[in-house]
Amino acid sequence: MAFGNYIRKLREEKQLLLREVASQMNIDTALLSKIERGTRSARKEQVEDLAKALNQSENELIQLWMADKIVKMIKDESNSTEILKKAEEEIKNLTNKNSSY
Amino acid sequence: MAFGNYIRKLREEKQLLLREVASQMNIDTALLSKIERGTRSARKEQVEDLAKALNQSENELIQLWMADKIVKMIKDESNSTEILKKAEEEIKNLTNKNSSY
DNA sequence: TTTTGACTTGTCAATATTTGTCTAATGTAA
DNA sequence: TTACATTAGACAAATATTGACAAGTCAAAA
Repeated sequence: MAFGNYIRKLREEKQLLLREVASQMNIDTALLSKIERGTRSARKEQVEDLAKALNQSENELIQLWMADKIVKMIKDESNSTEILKKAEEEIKNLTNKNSSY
Repeated sequence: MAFGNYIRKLREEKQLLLREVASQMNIDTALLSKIERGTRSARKEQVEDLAKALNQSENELIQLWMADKIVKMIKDESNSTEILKKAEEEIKNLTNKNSSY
């Protein structure tokens, strides 16, 4: 599930208002609204703030947020899956190179 | 293989000089040097120019270039593989949603 | 050793993008 | 209507990206 939808769902489950969560994040309500709707992207610190405000695992949220950024980046490419495969290979390579330390 | 290393290898195999390829791309030699070394990122048009100059498949190069951007984005995260997996799932989701057209 | 040519690095201004807020609009329930 | 939650649009400010220039390194040739 896309990042924005996910945090909106969480917020609604907890019956919190945009205004309440936004206030905890020190941002404008309008901005949080856009983040939830996916028309604006959050910054990493904001994701961290969100994790606190929604009482979620920060790591998990960060992962979702980054995955979302990747999806937005490649979703319109003809061969998005191939791109991900190449990225995965490269990551594996890097990991091996560094595993000697 | 990282995008920069890859195009450098191609260029060297073809025995072309930075200055020659850069000229075809209408950019400064210094900029191409940085792109090859991965300290600057190319723009999409420049990748297209590169494909022409090096006589490579444009799609293939674009894919490598995007994969590279993804890698740079997540390589320092603790769970980069998990992020890619999430992105993949989301892409699959999107594909299914749109496959009704 | 000097010179030459290929490549690299650092810095800067110009440009482009992102970010956050404000205001106004929309929707909705009392 | 009123009150309140959310959304949309527009704008300035902050940040990031881009490309060029000048100066630097390095190795091989003269």
